[in-house]
Amino acid sequence: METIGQILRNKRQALGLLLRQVSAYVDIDQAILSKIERNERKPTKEMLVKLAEILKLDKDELLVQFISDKIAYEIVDEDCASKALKVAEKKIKYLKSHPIQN
Amino acid sequence: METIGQILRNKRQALGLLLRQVSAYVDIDQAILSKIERNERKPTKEMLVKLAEILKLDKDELLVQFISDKIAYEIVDEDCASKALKVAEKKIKYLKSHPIQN
DNA sequence: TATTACTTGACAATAAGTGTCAAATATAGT
DNA sequence: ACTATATTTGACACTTATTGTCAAGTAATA
Repeated sequence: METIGQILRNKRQALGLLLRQVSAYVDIDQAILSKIERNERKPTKEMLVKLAEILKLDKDELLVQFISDKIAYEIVDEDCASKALKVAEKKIKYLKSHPIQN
Repeated sequence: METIGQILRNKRQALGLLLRQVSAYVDIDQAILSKIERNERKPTKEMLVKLAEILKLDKDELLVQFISDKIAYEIVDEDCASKALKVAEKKIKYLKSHPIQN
């Protein structure tokens, strides 16, 4: 199972790009990118979009990885994690079909 | 579809309890409880446990509602929300079966 | 050993979440 | 309408998380 950091690092190296080059494109300090690639920090969505661009990765697929990483990390320690995910899916479907709230 | 706030409020009123009484038991300001019941703030886990006690709600079920609410709220605006949840579930299963990380 | 790539940690800046309080509003009884 | 009680709202301080910046560190290679 590949983490988002691994995906980014693998692709960057496959393209022969340096941290310096990618971080310049994304407009972040290369220290941050280094940490992102080692899953020590999470990218923002803006970073993700730019990263997808320069690394020629599918933006939507990367976003799925990003969000799922965040959720998984957030609730992996809960006994009811799996059940909560199922309920969350129902809630989201409900919310999307009833857009007016508050 | 009931939010966690609605669940708490409905049950509190069904039991004929006042915000003041419940918040005293949970040891929080009643303003906070008021906001929790209107989904303006999220309870902490500790609050949830105490709330389950005094409101005679199932602790685990409430926790599922709590976590699923948090996730749903977090990603409802994403087009790929549903897909991300599925991937998250796989990641969690993977993480649980490979407990040693880092 | 000099150079380049990457990593690490300390620190400041910013944002997000929390608790407290008092005033405002609502609700119901008289 | 008046009172009392319940709830809501918003301002604020306080704490905690997140984020960016930087310089010094390590690692690998020529």
